[in-house]
Amino acid sequence: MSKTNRKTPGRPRSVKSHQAMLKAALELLGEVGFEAMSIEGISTRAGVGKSTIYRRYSSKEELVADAVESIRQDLVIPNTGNLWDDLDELVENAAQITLTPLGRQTVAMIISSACSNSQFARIYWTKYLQPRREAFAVVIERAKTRNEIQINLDPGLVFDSMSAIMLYALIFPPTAESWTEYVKRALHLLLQEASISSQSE
Amino acid sequence: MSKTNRKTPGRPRSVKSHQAMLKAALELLGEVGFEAMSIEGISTRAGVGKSTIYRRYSSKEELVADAVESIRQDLVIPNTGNLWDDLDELVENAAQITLTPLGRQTVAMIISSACSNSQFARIYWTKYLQPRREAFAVVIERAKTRNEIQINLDPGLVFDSMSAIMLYALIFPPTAESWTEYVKRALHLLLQEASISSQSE
DNA sequence: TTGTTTCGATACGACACCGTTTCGTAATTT
DNA sequence: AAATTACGAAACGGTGTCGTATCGAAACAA
Repeated sequence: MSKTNRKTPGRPRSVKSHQAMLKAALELLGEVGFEAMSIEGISTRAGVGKSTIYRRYSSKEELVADAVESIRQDLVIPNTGNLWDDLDELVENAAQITLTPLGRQTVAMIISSACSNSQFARIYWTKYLQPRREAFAVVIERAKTRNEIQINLDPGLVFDSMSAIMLYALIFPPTAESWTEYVKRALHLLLQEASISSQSE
Repeated sequence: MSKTNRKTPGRPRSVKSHQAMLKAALELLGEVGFEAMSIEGISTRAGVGKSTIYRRYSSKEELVADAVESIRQDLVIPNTGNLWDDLDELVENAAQITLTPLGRQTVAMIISSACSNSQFARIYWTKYLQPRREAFAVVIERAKTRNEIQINLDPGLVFDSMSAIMLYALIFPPTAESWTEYVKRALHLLLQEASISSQSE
């Protein structure tokens, strides 16, 4: 589309510079947060000219939105044959993504801008949460066909509750146990009675 | 201690100015967020000299921490005689506090600084969440004595889950229903099977 | 009254970042 | 080769905030 197509006459835009600025933006987002980061800082760290950034993006919001959007996680739908093992995998996977400075700052940025500017929240929702919400629904449906949980359970609400407790534990880390342990315990609370025959615990 | 005690020779520090700067700080926190607000802006809005602020606080963090700490909410423990009515009251009360620009920005500030500087998170926890967590425990205990729910239910975990879904719904507002409706629905999911004899719905 | 401290106001130099522009060079098409 | 576009670097004027210092007035204790 851009490399092969012979539409543009002059020098093509550097893919390397583009990646460098996205990378620098994500790094700085994780280190200092959205408000504190500057175009100049991104430019310096990326080793690209400030004008090169301004040629592509007209604002910090645009750049950061694109940077956040650029990190696409490979989404895997666990299928161990057992609901709780599936959930364990999902929690572990979420922990790896969320329990990072970048994850924290991304969430902070979303919340901070949630009232005035919802573009970050929308991107996070559509690019990250939405696919996982659907993957979660698949896991729940499989558990239903295996007769592990009640069929009237709303997968969306359960997913939201699970995401919520993950976020909460990210902000207020549990002291007596690990993040994943805490999240799993909350998940048990959510599903313990919804499970048809509790096989353990 | 400060007014009555005849320790200080000179002019006493103005209580009025102090309250004014705290008020202005909270207003600006809600309007523009922590990073974007400045000492100069607080000084101007409060109608106090910049030096008056610097005489009391050596950084924006100190000032805002004190300001956030200064807002004490009158906490009421509902006691309607029915668990779900008690919970309704709690949710409504939380909605009034949380669904404000100040509430959002406070949370955003906490998350943003959670990794490097946890003082905001600690203040929010001890001043806001902790008392409500204990009040919630009282409500749950009463419900247990009324034989409304299982006695082995962990009130703390339920409260955390409830707070979590409130926070989540604050960031990603439900589209099909209101914030409070959504939160209550999640609360039902949490407790529906833990209730001993579901009296309705 | 005298001494001390705080008050609001204002000015200060310093610094960081803004968004734009210019420059000479590099890359690619025609 | 010529035309065109992008590159990194640097400089531009402008803005906003920083933290400090100074000022005369005000408030209080002794």
